[in-house]
Amino acid sequence: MRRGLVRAETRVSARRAQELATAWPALVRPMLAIPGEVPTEPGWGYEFKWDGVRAIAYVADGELRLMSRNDLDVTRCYPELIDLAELLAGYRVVLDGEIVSLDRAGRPDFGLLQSRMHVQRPGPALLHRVPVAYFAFDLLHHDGDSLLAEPYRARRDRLAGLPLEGRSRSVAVPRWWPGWPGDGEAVLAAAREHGLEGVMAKRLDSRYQPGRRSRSWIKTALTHTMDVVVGGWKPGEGHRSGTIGSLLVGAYGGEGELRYLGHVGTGFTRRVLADLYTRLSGLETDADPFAGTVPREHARDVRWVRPLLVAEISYRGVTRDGRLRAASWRGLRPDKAPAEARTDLPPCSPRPRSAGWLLGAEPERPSRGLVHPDTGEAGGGQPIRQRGRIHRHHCVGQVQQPEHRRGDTVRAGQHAAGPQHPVRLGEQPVLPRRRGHVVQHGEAQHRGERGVGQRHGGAVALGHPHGAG
DNA sequence: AGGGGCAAGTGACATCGTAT
DNA sequence: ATACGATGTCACTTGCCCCT
Repeated sequence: MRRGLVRAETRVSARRAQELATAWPALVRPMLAIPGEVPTEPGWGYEFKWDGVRAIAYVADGELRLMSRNDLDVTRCYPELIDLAELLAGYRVVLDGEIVSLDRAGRPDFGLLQSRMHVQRPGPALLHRVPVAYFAFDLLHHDGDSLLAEPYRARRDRLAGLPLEGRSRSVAVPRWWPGWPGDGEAVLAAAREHGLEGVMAKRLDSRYQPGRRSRSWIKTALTHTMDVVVGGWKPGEGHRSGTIGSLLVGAYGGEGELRYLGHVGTGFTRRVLADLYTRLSGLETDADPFAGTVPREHARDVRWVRPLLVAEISYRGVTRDGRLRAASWRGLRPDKAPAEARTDLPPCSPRPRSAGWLLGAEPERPSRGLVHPDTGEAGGGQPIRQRGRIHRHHCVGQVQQPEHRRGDTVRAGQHAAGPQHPVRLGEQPVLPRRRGHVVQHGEAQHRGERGVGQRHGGAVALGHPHGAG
C-alpha cells in the first residue's frame, strides 16, 4: 500500500487548492458552531465536544491528507493517522473530525496535544510519548457522492457504515445521540461528570455548510467560575492601546500566600476597561504582590497594584502548571474581601479520578450499539428510552488504546451525589449571565472525589441525570 | 533569551442585510 | 428610520516549536 502523501505544513495556495479539488472530491472547509445553551426541543442530535484540533481528512487510493481549519496541510504532523487510509483502502471519502491526544484516562487532553501540534516531523520518542487519534464525526464525501446536502442524520448513518471502528488505536467514531427531548441535558451532565469540554448539538435535518458558522450546530462549553484578586495589569495594544490589555490575577493559598493564577484578557466591555483603568491607577505599587515568581514573559511591562480588587472570572480548566485556561472576566465582587478569594484548586483541569472510560478496552465486544437496560437488547445506535427517559447508552466507539494507557471503563450517572445541574450565575444578581454552562468552583473542586465511574464492558454508558439506570 | 507563528478558545464590537 | 440578527474582525489567553 502506498503511504500517505507527506508534505511540509504549508498554507494552501489557490493553485494547490485546485490540485486538491482534482485529486479528491473537493476541498471542504470545516463547518463551525455557534455557542449557546443546549437545545432541548426535538430535532437535535448530540455529541461530546472534543478538546483537540479540527481536521478534514481526505482519503483516496490508500492516501491520506489532513487539512486544518486554516487550510494548513498537517498530514506530516500526525503520521500514525495513516491508519485512516489503511482502514479505508478502496474507499474514496472525506471525513470531518478532531485530532486528539488522550491522557492516561483515555480523555482528550489539549495540553498534551500542544506538544504535537507544531512538530512537522515528530520523532519516535514523541510519537510514543504523545500518540494521537482521529475522532471522525461526519462524512462529507463518499465514493464520488457529495453528502454536503444530505441531512446530518443520513451522513452519520453512512459514516457508521465505514469500517473504522475497533481496528486501530488511532481511529474512532465517537458515539452520538439522535436526540429526544431532554437528551441534551443528559449528555451535558455526562460531559460535566467526566471532565469533558462540553456538548455539540446538531440539527438532524441540517446540511453541511462548509466554512460557515451555522445555527444548525450549537456548542455548549462547560466552564467554571472563581473569585480572584487582581495583582497587576498589562497595557493593551491596537484598539485597546491606552487602556488595559490583560489583568494578572491570583488567589490565596493555604499558607496565606497570594498565588499567581494567570492572565485575564477578555470579557471586558470598553466601559469596564475604563472603570478598571481608573480603579487600578489608584492602586499602583512597585512591589509584585504575588508569592513566588511570575514567569518573566508574563511579567513583562506589568504594572503591579495592591491586591485589593476582587473579581469573578470564568475559566475552562487549569493547566498543568496551575494556570487558568481560557479565563474570562465576569465582573467585580465589591461584596467580597480579598482574603475570600482562595485557590483550593485541583492540581489540573477538574476531571474525575476514574480512568479510561472514554475508550473501550475490548475492541471485539459483540455489540457496540446501545443496550436496553432491561432486556440487554442492542439498540443499533438509537437511544433506548423507557417511560420517556434515556436509560443507558454507550458513549464513544471502540478504539484500541496503547498498552500503557489501558484503563478502567465506567458507567456514568450512577454515583453522582452532588448537584445534577450547574449553579448558574443567575443566582448572583450583580453579574450578567453569560453563554455556556457554569460549574461553580467548589463543585468542580469536589467532583473528582465522587467516584463517578465503574467498570462496564469496555465502553462508557450514560445514566439518566434524573436517576434511572 | 526573545520574538514570531500556530493551534485552540473567549468576548466585544462594527458592519451589513432584513424586517417592522 | 429604526431595530434586530447574522457575520466578520480584532484583541486577548496558553503552550509549544522554530528561528534569530
